[in-house]
Amino acid sequence: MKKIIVHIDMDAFFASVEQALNPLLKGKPVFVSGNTARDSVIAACSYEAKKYGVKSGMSVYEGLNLCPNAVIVKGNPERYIDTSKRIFNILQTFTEKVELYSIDEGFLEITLDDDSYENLEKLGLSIKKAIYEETSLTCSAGISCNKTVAKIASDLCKPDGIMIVKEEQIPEFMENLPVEKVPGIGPRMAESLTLMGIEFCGQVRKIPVSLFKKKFGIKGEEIWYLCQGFGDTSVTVQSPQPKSFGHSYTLMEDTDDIDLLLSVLCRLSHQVGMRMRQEDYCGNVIVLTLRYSDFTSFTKRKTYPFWFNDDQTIFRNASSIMIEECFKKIRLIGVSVLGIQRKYQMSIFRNEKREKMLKAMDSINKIYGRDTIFPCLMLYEKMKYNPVKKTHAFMFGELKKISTLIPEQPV
DNA sequence: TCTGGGGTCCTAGGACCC
DNA sequence: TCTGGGGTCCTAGGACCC
Repeated sequence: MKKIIVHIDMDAFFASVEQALNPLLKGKPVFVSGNTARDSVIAACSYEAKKYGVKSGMSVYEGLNLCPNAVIVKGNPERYIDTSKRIFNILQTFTEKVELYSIDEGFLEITLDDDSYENLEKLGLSIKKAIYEETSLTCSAGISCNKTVAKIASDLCKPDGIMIVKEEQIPEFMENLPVEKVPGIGPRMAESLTLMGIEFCGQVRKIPVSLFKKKFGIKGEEIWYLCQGFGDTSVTVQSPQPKSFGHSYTLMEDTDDIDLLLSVLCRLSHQVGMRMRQEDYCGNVIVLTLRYSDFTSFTKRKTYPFWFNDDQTIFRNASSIMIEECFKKIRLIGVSVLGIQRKYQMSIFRNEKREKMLKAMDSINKIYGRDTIFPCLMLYEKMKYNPVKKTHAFMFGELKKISTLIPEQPV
């Protein structure tokens, strides 16, 4: 019996879903842009676009310079989540041990009697076939004895490929592998390694691990082993407890309009609170992130002696931090809650009236759709960018004097 | 018309306690 | 008066991943 790890990685996932749904997009370079105010970044692009050197994460502007005839499609997150669920259901027909690594990636742990190359290939092809039959989407499969090598392998055989690296082949496989192909080595680390004259994983082996540890700390030791093709062999079936809940937003344009900034912060706090309540978590740390027009960023965090998951506590405390830091035009606002615990395990900050109100609000939004009812401070943003839409609001205070609502005393 | 949004993990410095 | 050191928690920032 031999335990093997299969890494399945969907090919250009968001773009492929769009192409599968819309025949007019097939065979064309497609950019899927985020669902954001400034549609400025490519969240995913089709292989036809990749040929021109376009990559996800690139600005649309840069992408269009490389590939002027690309079709830009606005992302449909619900559609991708739904497709992802269907894919993972298929994976679960092959083994109970499936780790959902991201929306378009997963690890499978499978134990086989016969781990011959032919048998592994047969397994990989049957997974690929099952996914294609259900979704019309292609994926790449990397098969090895640990997650790191399986993941590198699936990346190398993209798109629509299959690559098997048996345990005894790992040293040879890693020898001439560029270091930046190793998950965990990002642009910064790759640059540091280049400065040391290291381009390939094989070169790392010749350097004592102690030197790596001295130079880069724990991370250095870790990447030394990763470059030898060592890696995690355990597939985690249960998704771990979240460590944080956060939302951020890049504004339509940089602004110092405090009413707008507060309105956006209120919306973000509302989104964070709603998700925490939905999943039954609370937290006791608030982190506010601001990015200014010059792209410098700033984060400030505060720990509280009580736990919470209500919009108002998040908003009031985050806004009291924000007001002190609004001295130049702001590009992005973000708010996160950390110190996450299961709600029932904590003595949560209690305010019966507020709890009832939130419960009612969450139920209404669940039944009648998102944002049927929301804190009235959010109206300012909504009215500014979508003045026609009819809205209902509940009152945190008076709408017309938003900036005077900032807490005299944070809760 | 440069540079999204959701996360996790690590580090280094400071406060504070014993 | 000055001075040690270990442990823990908090904070800000950065690297990395998808």
